[in-house]
Amino acid sequence: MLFKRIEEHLQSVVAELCPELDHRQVVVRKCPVPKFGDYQCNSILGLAKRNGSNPREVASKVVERFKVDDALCEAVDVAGPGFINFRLKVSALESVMSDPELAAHCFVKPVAEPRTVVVDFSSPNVAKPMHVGHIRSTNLGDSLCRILRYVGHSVISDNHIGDWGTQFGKLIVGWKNDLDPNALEMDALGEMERLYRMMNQRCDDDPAALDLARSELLKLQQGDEENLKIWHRMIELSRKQFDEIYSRLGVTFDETLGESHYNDRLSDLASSMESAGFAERSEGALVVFFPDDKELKDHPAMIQKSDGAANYTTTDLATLDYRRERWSPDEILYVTDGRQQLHFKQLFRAYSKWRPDDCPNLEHPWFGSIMGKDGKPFKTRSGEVIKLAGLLDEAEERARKIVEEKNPDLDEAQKAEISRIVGIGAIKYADLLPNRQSDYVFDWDTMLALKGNTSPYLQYAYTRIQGIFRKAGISAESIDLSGGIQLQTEEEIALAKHLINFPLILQLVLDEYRPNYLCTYLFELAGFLSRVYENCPILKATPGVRSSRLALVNQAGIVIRQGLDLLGIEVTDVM
RNA sequence: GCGCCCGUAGCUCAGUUGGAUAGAGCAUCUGCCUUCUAAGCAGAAUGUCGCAGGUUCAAUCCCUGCCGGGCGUACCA
Repeated sequence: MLFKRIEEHLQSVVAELCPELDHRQVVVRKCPVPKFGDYQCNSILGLAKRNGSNPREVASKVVERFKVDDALCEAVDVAGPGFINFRLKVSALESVMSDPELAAHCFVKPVAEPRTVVVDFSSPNVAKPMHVGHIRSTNLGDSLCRILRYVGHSVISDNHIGDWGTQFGKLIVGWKNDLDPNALEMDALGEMERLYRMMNQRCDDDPAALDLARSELLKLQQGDEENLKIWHRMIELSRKQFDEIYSRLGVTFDETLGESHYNDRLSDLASSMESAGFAERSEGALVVFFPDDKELKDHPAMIQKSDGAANYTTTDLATLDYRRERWSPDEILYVTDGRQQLHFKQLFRAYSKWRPDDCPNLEHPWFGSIMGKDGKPFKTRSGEVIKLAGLLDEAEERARKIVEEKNPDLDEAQKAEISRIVGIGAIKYADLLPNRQSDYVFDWDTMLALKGNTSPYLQYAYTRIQGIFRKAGISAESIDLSGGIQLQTEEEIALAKHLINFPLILQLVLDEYRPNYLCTYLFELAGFLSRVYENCPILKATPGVRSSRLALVNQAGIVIRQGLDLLGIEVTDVM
């Protein structure tokens, strides 16, 4: 990557000329305004300042030396109080663009130090349909897995299913007395949800019903055969429906283990933490205090309830320890709602007390809520949660209408396939585009719009490229770089410069676990591509120019396809 | 009460160790299809970055206070 080579060269010059400055802090970044250059460095400003020297003088000295053996930059100059601006040589750009190996991997080189990363996301609950609340975790987690893998890390995607807890007492009573086998056949999760609601209501009204539910729960926990059988059946049916959703979303997991998988670790865990001396009895419960932490000093982590039962934190600690034993990960990511921030802070702190010597890096990339147009949490008109399956259906139906309108001549199978790709892509892109920490408003019209920063726009940009190949009667795969890419116009140069920045953006995404940077990058890419498309004829160009431009737009197509793939979004050749 | 997050164009939002004239999309207005899919492109217009101080050569970004909103806050997950 050119920017990395510039940065390394610059660092070596600083190390040589100004040993008093820490050259590792010298970083090169993309220029915010193209008119100043392609890349810039403003680290000299702060470093020199802190050191008591004149930033402009230091920068000038560094630039003089930098230029001596630099092959990459057209111009390097000092601007303002000590910015250093770099403008790439077109020849350097062409040589990167024409390198088949670099191009094939979108200019991304595998990371020097691969990490093992466990990503915990999605986490639906048994006997409850997946709903809108699961899409952000699923999309964000899946995208992070894809990006981590693409840059060379070893990733374990792990779906931690909610398959244990007090709700199963009520569910088992409902299952035994009021199960509708036909409904179970048609829509298992819907039927289980109905049973749960019915029992919930009944238990609110009738203490005897609640007692019954409790006793069935106790039987389940003690290993009662019939209850276990029902419970297993509920899990099986639930997972079948989860798998249908994941298949539609194109999301896969390396491991799917329910909370119950960790049951036999829970009691040892509590006693181990208690005997180690940092968990103590308080109001009957076993808790870990964090007196030295401003945020947690009034919020101890509870690892055992006063009745001796485990809670969320207990299972999460057990799960964490299991993951450490099984995979020895360098890092574990928990992709959940922002409302669980306190819980994860407690969990992370408690675990690092328990396993101080081999605690992985624990991160909580949290996200905000999805709102309705009224600014309140996204619900149906009657106030019900919106089920994910229905949401995906509606996306495909809406996309279908647009396809019918724009391209009525396609055959039935094509229309169905395009509607699926466009509809699902629209939901995912709209979900990943905002900063993950923001709440966002769910709006069909915005996400499926044919213009603006949407996935249909990006998918369309891709089909335009494929259209050129169709018209030329050649396949994109047959394009090779043996003739090299020559960049003649401003538009082509701008596109190429943007393309080689792809790895830089992936790094940015991984630094903060924020795929929205990738969305913005792809939208900009589509803009640069459109400008080439408008201003640089390809098929009508002379043979040399034509093959160079074909290779250029093909590369743009590859990066769009790869970039969307990293967001979990598919492309199609025709729209 | 305490803690976390947010307040940026009419609307929805972005904004990379603090950095150059704060950016997109939508909506509005003006052009461009006998020319590789106009699901496109070019251009115009739009701001006390919640308010008030402070630190700095430089603050939307860091610190303090205030106003407004969301969320969390020991036996739910």
